[in-house]
Amino acid sequence: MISTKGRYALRVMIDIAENGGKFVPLKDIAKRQDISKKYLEIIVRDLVRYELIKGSSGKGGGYSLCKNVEDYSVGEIVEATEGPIVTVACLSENSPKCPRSGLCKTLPLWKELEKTVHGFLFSKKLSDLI
Amino acid sequence: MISTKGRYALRVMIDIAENGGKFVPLKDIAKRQDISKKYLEIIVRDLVRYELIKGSSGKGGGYSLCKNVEDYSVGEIVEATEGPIVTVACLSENSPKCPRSGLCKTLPLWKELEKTVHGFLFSKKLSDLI
DNA sequence: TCAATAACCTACTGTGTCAATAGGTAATTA
DNA sequence: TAATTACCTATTGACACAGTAGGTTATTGA
Repeated sequence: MISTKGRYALRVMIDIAENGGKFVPLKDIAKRQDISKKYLEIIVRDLVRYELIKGSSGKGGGYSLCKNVEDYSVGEIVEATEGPIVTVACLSENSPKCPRSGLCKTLPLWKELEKTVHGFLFSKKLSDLI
Repeated sequence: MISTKGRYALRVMIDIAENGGKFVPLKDIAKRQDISKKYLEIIVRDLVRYELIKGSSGKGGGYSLCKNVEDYSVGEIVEATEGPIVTVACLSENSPKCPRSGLCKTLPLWKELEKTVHGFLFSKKLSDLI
């Protein structure tokens, strides 16, 4: 399940993309998207950390993209804010390795599901949404 | 994200399918699958409610399947225990309808993701896992 | 130069779900 | 009739989600 963080992050990226090559202030994004500016700060911080956008302080500042819109996948935007997209806990990196993984009859199914979801989200580009 | 309920439910169904046409006691399933019997009771109750399995009390009792293994989809087993599989909250039935749904640029994407996941889970059959 | 603007930072909190556990009652059969 | 098994209600600790609160630092236009 994709949470608000990932969904809002995507809307922020679209908003920045659609509002010119200049720096876009978070205040404006928050107003247009009707999302609390305070909450967006958390999301935007993650996007900066992963170098998907860059910020500029002071008057005339704001956020702008680092790449062309066709070079962002939906998957990387979501993962920047939510962490790795995982469909079942036993396939998560930081979960203790399941002792039954060798004989588990359901594991291949979950791996295939994960592959399907990843394939979908990483093939979709930001440019597909504008 | 598929939780333990859905995953355990699938393992229970496989276990019943693999252990004959007779009633399979939950105690045995719990031991074989190495899952708390108490917790499995909750899961099994949901499977009974949705008529995926039926129970028989008393000595010689247990649970058995209601259909042929090829007639169970993974999706219906998961949904019986976890409720509807939803990838984003705004597509959920019991969430208040989003006022931006008309103009939201991300909604079609999430609908497509949902369709992809559903397509995968409902096309996979219990018989594919045995 | 200074005041306005905007990003950036740390901490906190209520709500809800997940993953179980606990302690029973009812039904069926050897 | 005693053992076995399903069936039922309630509770709980841990954790993540979604958001709030209150600041500090950096930059720029007047």
